[in-house]
Amino acid sequence: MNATNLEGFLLTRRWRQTRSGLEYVFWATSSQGPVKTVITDQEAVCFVPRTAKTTEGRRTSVDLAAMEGTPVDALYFPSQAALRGARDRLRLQNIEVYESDLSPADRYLMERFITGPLTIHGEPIQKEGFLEFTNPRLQPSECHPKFKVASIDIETEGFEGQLYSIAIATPDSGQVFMVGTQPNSGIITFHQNEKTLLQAFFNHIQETDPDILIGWNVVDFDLQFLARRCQELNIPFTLARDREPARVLPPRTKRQTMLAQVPGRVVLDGIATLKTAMFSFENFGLEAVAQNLLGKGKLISHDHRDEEITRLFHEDPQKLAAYNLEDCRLVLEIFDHADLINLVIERTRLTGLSLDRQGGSVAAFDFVYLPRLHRQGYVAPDLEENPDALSSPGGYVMDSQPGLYENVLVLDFKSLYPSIIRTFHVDPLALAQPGDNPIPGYQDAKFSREKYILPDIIKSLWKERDKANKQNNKSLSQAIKILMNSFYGVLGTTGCRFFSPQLAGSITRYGKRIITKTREFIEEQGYSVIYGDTDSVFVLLGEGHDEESARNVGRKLSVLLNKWWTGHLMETLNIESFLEIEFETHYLRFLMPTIRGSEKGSKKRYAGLIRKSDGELEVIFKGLETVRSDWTPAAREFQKNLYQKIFLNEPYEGYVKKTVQGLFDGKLDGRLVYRKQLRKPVGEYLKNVPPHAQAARKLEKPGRWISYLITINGPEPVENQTSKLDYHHYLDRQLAPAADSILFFLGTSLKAITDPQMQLF
DNA sequence: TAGCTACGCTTTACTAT
DNA sequence: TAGTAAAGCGTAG
Repeated sequence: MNATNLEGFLLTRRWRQTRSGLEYVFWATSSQGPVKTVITDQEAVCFVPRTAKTTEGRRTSVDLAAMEGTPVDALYFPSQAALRGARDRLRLQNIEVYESDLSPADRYLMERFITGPLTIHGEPIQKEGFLEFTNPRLQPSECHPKFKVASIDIETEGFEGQLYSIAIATPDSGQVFMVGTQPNSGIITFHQNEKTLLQAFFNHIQETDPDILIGWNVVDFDLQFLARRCQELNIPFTLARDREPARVLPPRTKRQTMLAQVPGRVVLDGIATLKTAMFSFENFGLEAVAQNLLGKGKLISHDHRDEEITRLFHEDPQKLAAYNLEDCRLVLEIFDHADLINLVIERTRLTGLSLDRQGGSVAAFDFVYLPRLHRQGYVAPDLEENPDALSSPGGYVMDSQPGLYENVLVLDFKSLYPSIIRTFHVDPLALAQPGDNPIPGYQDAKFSREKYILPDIIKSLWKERDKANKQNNKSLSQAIKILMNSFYGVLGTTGCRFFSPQLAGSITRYGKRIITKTREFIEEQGYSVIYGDTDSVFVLLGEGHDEESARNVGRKLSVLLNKWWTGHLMETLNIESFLEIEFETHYLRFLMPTIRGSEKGSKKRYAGLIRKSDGELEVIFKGLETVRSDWTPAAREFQKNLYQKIFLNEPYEGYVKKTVQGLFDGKLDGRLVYRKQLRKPVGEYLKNVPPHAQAARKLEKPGRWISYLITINGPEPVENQTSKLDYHHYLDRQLAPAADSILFFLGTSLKAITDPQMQLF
C-alpha cells in the first residue's frame, strides 16, 4: 500500500489500556476504505523547546509543530489523564506536565511526533504519508473521500419495555428488523426474539460498514436503549468497526450530554448537529423539523403515537415497518437538505474538533491560535482559576424613540466584532507585546502595531469565506462564520487561556464608539437615528419617500460612512479600517413600541413591513410576543394579524372584537396552551414556583417541556386539565398586551375597542 | 468535551403601610 | 394592599 495515496479523514480516536501498555487507537476514512492505526505509548514522544518565551512567565502549554529540531526540556502529552496512566511506562525522565486541550494536541501528536515506525494493515508507512493522512488542513476540500452514512431508528414499547424493531436507511437502501414470526417480505426481516434481531442488525451494520451513523436523539434514546438491552440479554454491543466494543457513556458533568463511543464510526445526532449549524426551531421534534425543512412529516404524528405503535406492532407490522423506516429517511433527508455532513466536515477542517463535537469554541480557538503563536516564538499562558473576574460590558443598545413610522432604514456593520479585532489589533499577543507606538485600547490596554495574530487569522478566514461564497460552498462559508463569531465570546470567558477583560472589553467598547460616531455622522447629514443595537443603526426618513428614493438614501449613507471611517481611523490612529457598514433593510412602515406601562422606548422589540425580493410584502417581528415561543398561539396569531392589518392600513377594529368574542365563545380553546421549558428539575424550584413548574407538579413524570393552561384554579398541564379555562386571564394577559403595543399609537387599546361588548361577560 | 452581554416581560414572594 | 425585588424564560445581537 502506498501511504501517500491515502487521503483520509479522522473518524475516532481514543486511548486504550492493554496488557503491554497504553495504546492510542485511531480510525480514519481513506480513498482505500476505513483504516485503523494503533500507536503505542513508546512511540509517542515530543518536547518543549528551552528557547520558548512565555508572555507572562507562567506555566504554559505549547504546540510543538513549529518546534521540531529545537533543544527541549519537557515532555508534552495530550492530556493529564492520559499522562497519569502512561508516565510510569514511558522511558523518559523529568516529566513535566503541561495542560492543553486534547483535540489539537492529539492531532499534533499524530502528525508530528511519532518517532517509531508506523504501519497500516501491517504495511509500514512513510512519515510524510502519515502527515498527509492525518492532517485535514493539508488537504484540499474536494479530496476527502465520501462518507458512508446510515440513519437508524428503533421502535420500542416505551423506554423500559421491549424492542419492536430497528430500521436502517442509507441513501440507496432501507431495511427493517422486526420481532415476529411472519415470513420475511421485501424490506422487512422478522426475528424470533430481541436477541436474534439485535445480532442480525449488528451483522448488517458490519456488512454495510457505515462511517457515520445518524438519527434523531439517537444517542440519548436509540443507542442507549440498544446498549442497555445488549447488556440485559448478555450479547456484545457490536456496533463498532473491527468488533471493538461500542459504549454509551453517561454525562460526566451536568452540562454534558450522553456520549456514544463507537470506534471507527461517528455518531451524529440530528438535533445536536442542527444546533451546531445554528438552526433554531421552537420545537426540535422530528415531526416539527421535518415539516419546517422538508414540508412533510412522519407517517404517524398524532398525540397517541405510543399506543398506536404498540397496536401496529401486534396488528399491522408492515405499517409499523413503513413508519419506522420513514423516520430514518426523514433524518437522512434533513441532513441532506441542510448539508450537515459537509458542514461538520468543514468545521473539523477549520477547528480540529471531532465531527461529533458540539460547542468547543475554546478548543477551536487554541487550534487556530497556538500554532501561530509558537511560530512567532511565544508560548501561551496556561488556564488559570479566575473566580472573581470582572465581567466586561457587552453590546451597546441605544435608547429608542418610540413611534409608528414610515420609511425606516437599517444599516449595519458586517461582522462588526471580527472587523474590530482586525482593525484595532485586539489580540492576546498584541496586548502582551504592545511595543513603542501601540494602538490605544480600553482599560489601559495597548495593542501592538506589528506583533499580532488574530487579525491575520480573521483576514485569511474572511478571504476564504469570500472564496467559498463565490464557489457557492455554503457549508464552508457557514463554518467560517461560526468560527469568526466565536472569537469575541472566547476572549470573554475564564474558560479560555487567553481570557482578558481588556480584550473582550476593548472589542465591545470600540463597538460602542463606532456606533455612537456613526449615529452622529448620520445626524449631521440631516437624518434622525431612532434606535441601534450593537452593530446597527435605524434611520428614520419619515413620509414623502418612495421605495427607490429610500433605498438610494440607504446606499448613499453606507458609502459615505465607509469612506468617513477609512479617513477618520487613518487620521486619528494611523490604521487601516476594515469596518464595513451595509444598507440592510428598508422598512416601509415601522413600529418601535414603548416599554409596557411606560413612555420610554423599548429595546430589542420592534416590527416593520418590508418588501421581499420577490415583491411580496412581509411583516418582520423582533422580540415581540409573536416570536416568543412562551406565548400562546392565540396571542401570537392575533398580534401577527393585527399588525399586518395596521401596517397595510386595513380596518382592524372588527378583527379585534371578533377575536375577543371568539375567546369567550371557546373558539380559541385549542390555541390557549402555554409551552415553556423546565430549565432545572421540577423539585429544584424553591425560591418561587412559576406557572409552568406548578403545572409540572401535577404530572407524574414531567418532561423538559411543559404544555399548560391557565384555568380558574390556576395552571394545569394540558395532559390532565380538570378545571375550566380562565378566559379573563387570557384576555388581560395575552390578547391585550399583544395588541396594545401598537394600538397605543393609534390612540386606542384593546379594552377601549371591546369595552361595550365586555359588559356582556 | 467551558463563547459572550443586554433586555423585556410575567409571575412570585416579600415588605412597608 | 400597593409597591418592589428577584426568579425564570426566551429573545436580540
